[in-house]
Amino acid sequence: MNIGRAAEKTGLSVKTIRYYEEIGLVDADRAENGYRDFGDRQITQLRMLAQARHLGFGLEECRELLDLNADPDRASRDVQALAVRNLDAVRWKIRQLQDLEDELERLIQECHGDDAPDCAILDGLSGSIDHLAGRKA
Amino acid sequence: MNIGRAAEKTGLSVKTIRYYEEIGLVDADRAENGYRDFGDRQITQLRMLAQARHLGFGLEECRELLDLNADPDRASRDVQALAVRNLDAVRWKIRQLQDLEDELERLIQECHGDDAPDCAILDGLSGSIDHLAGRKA
DNA sequence: CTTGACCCTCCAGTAGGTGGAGCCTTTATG
DNA sequence: CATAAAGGCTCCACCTACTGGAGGGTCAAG
Repeated sequence: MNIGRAAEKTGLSVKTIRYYEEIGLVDADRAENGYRDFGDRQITQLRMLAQARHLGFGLEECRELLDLNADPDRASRDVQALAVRNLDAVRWKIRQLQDLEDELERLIQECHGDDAPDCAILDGLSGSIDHLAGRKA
Repeated sequence: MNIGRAAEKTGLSVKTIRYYEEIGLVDADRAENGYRDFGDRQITQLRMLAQARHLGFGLEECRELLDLNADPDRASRDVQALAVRNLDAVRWKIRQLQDLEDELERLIQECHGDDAPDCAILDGLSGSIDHLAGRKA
């Protein structure tokens, strides 16, 4: 199966698949004309990559997942641990973003949003950075 | 004020400040020895950059914010609109991450997490990509 | 036999910085 | 006064995870 078909089957772009091969995440055979040739095993790997990326796993974590998948002696515990690590990271990002959300909402509400130049948002932004620097100033 | 002191005062790193100057977000005077010299105006700009970045604004949005801040004839409406755009982006990211969270939680729960190799997570990852490709396969 | 769809490699660029090499200047200490 | 540490400077490379494009080869259809 050549790369275009592999892209269709996995939802990845042609460029992305070539990139994954370049960094050694998948291996591809080559046809006589130099075209990449993907078999069922590789298609499965690419599918896993697409899904894992979709779930927020980094490429190195994807590599670990592929390794675990290829290892018949794996313990599902190890896979689970990897997923939990990722879940923790996702939750942490969510909390961070929710903090931003709250602060932005507050500033937006305080700003009149009219023709006048006075603006609580700009005031807030140019203010102190106590919460960052531990009120040194 | 030289760059190290400016970094202390703004919470940005020395490297970051140099980078912001390089891309034209702030301007810095130069002392005779070639050292950058930051005045009160620049410190305020750097503070705004630190705060705005902290709130999730991209660098180009930060540039717009600085421009608005420098313009005495600005309308606070415009600043608010910029902030609302950013808030929308933040909310969208949160929703995306919450979807990931749900899916990860589900997979993690389905995985036994023991010594055996059978793993619902790996099964899930190597499965179809119907939700991505619109169930073509 | 040509056209268009694929495929190839290699180079550059994205955001938002970080790290390091190699060098110069300032400041503190003996 | 000498020296060493601390800080400054520029320039280059690297990070993630790709994406876009140039310039060229290959394949299937009409």
